[in-house]
Amino acid sequence: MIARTDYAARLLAWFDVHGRHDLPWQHPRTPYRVWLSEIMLQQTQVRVVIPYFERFVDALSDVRALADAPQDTVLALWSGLGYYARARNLHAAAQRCVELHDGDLPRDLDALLALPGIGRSTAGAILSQAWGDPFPILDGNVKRVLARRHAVDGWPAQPKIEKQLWAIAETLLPDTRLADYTQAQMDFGATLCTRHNPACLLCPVNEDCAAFAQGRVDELPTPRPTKALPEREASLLLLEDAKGRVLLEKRPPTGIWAALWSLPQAEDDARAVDWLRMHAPGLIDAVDLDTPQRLLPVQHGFTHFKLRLRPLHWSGLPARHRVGDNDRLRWVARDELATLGIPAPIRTLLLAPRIALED
DNA sequence: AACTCGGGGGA
DNA sequence: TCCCCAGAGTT
Repeated sequence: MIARTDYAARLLAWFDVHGRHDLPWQHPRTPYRVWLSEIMLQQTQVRVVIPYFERFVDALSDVRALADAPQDTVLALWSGLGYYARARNLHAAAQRCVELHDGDLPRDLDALLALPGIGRSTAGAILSQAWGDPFPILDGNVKRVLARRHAVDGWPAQPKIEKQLWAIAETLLPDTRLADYTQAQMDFGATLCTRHNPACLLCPVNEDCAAFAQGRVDELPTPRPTKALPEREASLLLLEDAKGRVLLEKRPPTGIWAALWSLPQAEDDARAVDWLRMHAPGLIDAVDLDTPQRLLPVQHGFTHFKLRLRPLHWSGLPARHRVGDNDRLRWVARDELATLGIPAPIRTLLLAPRIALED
């Protein structure tokens, strides 16, 4: 068995040559930028994150700017990344940093864990990368690398397995170059010890890998147990006035697409018309309620179910008419869409609506 | 321990 | 298509 420091040393030597040294959050590598990148990178790949990261730090360049920003601005900058609770937690955490930590991120594990959106792995990534403190991480890359290196059977998200992997990660932690070590593990997992077709023959630590020795690299880590996804349906109301403005509704603060702006939604077409009668009695004379343009359904997949949205399009509504009587409903011009947090499939629908073919 | 939260990209 | 990806919060 290769010694602990030898493992880190080999990984770091590999990192110096083959690692990624030009990621935007590495220059400069401030706590705020490291934190923001780590939150964005939860469940999201580097290639996708980079343009969002650059746009975000350009608009909100430090903790105080983030704390002072309206929630709609933060969600607009996040729009398209998904997992919007990350953005809401990030925003709330920034405000707490202003209240409790003088506008800085705390250099303390428990204080970081107390902030919304920061768990053990993200806290470890922040402490090691921003300050070089000796804390391990356990993201998807590290789980895969360690499950192979130690031939750990079982789905890594399973609590029992995850506990084993944390223990292994602790034992491998080096004494120096903690920031580089953290980055090295992620680069190693992302580019060499990949899920499919890992480059084992080029691997700097292959002689110490149990899965490699046993010829089980392809079957580790154990994949997530599969199960069929349920399917849900709903109708969308796409109301458009003569000037091309569309009516958006702010979604409730919890659940799917929480606090984002979307189209009014109903269980089915009949209830969609009911909604229209309820919220816009004055429109009954202005439009033919029963003959909206039927648009191509929007198919969207979530982790736990599939959603099929059938949009009904009423256009040319009187511009003077005002639907609704609270700030959850809002007529929005096309060029205002970029300033709001809008779910990706809804944004696509608004920018490129497609008429349903006759069936 | 099980469930809840999006979206994109690769095989 | 299916699966995965720099996870965390809630129940």
